[in-house]
Amino acid sequence: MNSHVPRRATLAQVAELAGVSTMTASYTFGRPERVSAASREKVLAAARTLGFTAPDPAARSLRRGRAGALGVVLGEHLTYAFDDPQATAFMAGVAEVCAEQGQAMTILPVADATTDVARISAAAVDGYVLWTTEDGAPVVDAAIATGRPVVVHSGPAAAGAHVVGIDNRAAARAIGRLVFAGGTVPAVLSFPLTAARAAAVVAGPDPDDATFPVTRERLLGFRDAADDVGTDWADVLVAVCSTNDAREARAMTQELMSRADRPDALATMSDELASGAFRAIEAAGLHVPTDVALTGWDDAEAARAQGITSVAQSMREQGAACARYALTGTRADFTDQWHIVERASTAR
Amino acid sequence: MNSHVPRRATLAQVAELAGVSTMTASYTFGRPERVSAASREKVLAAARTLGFTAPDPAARSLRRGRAGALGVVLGEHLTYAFDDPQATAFMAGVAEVCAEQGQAMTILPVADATTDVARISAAAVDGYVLWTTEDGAPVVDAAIATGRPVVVHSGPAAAGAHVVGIDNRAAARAIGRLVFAGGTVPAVLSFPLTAARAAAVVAGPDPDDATFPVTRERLLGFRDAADDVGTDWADVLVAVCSTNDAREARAMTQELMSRADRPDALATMSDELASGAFRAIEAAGLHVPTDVALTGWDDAEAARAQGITSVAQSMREQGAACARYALTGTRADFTDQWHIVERASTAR
DNA sequence: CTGTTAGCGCATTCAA
DNA sequence: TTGAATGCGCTAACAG
Repeated sequence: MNSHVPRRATLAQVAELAGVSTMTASYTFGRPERVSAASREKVLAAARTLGFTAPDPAARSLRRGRAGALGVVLGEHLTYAFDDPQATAFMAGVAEVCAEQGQAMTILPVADATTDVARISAAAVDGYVLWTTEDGAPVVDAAIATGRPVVVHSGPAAAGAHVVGIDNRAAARAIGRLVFAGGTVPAVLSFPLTAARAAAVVAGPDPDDATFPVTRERLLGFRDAADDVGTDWADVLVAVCSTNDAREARAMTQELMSRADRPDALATMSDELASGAFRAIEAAGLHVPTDVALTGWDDAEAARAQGITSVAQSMREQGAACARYALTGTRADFTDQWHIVERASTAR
Repeated sequence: MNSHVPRRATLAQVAELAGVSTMTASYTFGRPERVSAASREKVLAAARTLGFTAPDPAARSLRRGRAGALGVVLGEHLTYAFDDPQATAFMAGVAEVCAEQGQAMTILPVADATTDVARISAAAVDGYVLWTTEDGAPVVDAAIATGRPVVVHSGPAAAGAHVVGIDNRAAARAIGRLVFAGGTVPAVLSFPLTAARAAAVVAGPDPDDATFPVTRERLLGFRDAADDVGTDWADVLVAVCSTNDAREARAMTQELMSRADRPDALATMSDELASGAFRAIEAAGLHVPTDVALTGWDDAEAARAQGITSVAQSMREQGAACARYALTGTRADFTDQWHIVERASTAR
């Protein structure tokens, strides 16, 4: 059976046509400085006539024992990964370091729980960077089990994996204090607690019910902040959104604003959520910050444009750090790499 | 020299421990249904004790002749790729199909022109999808030269590559007509013409000076539209932005609005650009659409929020179609897959 | 600077 | 259902 795809030429064929040994041909592509100009020309000419562009990557990987690629595991459905500006900033940082190190970047989308583990294990990569994972996600263990370096962004902590991220609890406590001081009825607009992504408004939820480490840590920090300002966490309304989406945030905030016990200080977990909240507050005929104090998170363009106080951190740098660690073992500590940018939304 | 990284177990070692042949172990992972339950159990138990998670991907690729991955070439610096919502929507579509087909998605960032071609050629992928490429970009030829399937999004056309995208010229003509009819002094806010990304305001540039196919086609369409409304293209101001960025668009538009021959009908190449233009127009004390008619492109959230007329197309679907073509050969025609969404920004 | 040898780990082919 | 033999294409290690 003749395949219509022409079989690619091999290095051995190129060498034969060039009248040199296979190794000379190999060196021509892999370590050109070790080959005389004359041989190199002969080899390249032969390669050109045979349509040989580069040594077969699979054979090269097998022989060298390295894949030449870093795997990025998007721990959840793609919609949430590519739609989220923070996630894309993170990936841009990873990509930057990969390019700089001459490595490819392999996206390993998590799709079907029954096959994800196998796909992670079988990936042709030299290390893994994991984004947005739930506690106990099987993909984390699958990555660790391969024996290759694993970096997890913002938890969960796991033996055998390096964690990169800021101290979300401390940052949440700091910004929570700031916003809660601007009112008397604090509330929180939250990311989903679990991968089930249930949306709801609840009073004083147990932060430990959140299986997303980022959500949990920030809830813990907001609870700390409530304590700091003398409010009982049990009285604090937490509106949980199913996604990091301004529209949903707007709807949830609308609900909060129409309650008898209307909050007047709203801490949110992202600038997208804050942006939606801002619009809902104005739409309700209320004003930020006089009627409702408001904060976001990430110091994104939306926060700047709308004058929303936010937590600044660089996802791009964190992505780069994750990649650098996985590829070269270089450590970087981001624990304290955040600060609060105060804007009009929390002005007294 | 002992590496601290433990050598991974091989299939042969697993087989030996399980007391079966290597092939039985191989089948257990590759085609489990062909192995008796008893053997399978023995093999899996042995694998577990040896920490063997999956057959070596490089060896498997070499033997099978397939990499199991699709390459996505981001034709330009990463900043522009991951910062652009359209690009990320496109990648989400590619990723979706890769996940569905059980393939990995390898991002091949273009970084250093001297090594890009080699990286493209040497990538362990079964096909290529190219995004945002300039005419004559060497990476296109490099991808084609590998003999693997190549799909280019929105041009440039090249022998051996399949092109996916809408008819940008026709769409530009249609929306250009609409916006230009809303005034008497038309102007255009454009993407960069070439990879040099020079920013400038020029009157009636030759569309063929643009080496980015998307830019060129849209300029051609806007020129058609100018003809349609009886305006000499040579009199049409084109403000060229260096990136697809609202801030830069705002500054460029501010410049346009302060001219004696102030435009009153502005066609832009994206909703980001339109969004920046909108703010500049309002900041100049003018009003959309009464003082200046305005259009965007892509029907993104920004256009919806600000009521900007736009060209709707699905980048996600186009990304999915590109991946599907490269992976399975399935064709899809997007030529006419666009429509105009009219909003207040072009209301008479 | 160039060549020889050897084998990376696996799955196809064929036989039992 | 299982197994033996073979070689995918390449490059490390070592001569010469």
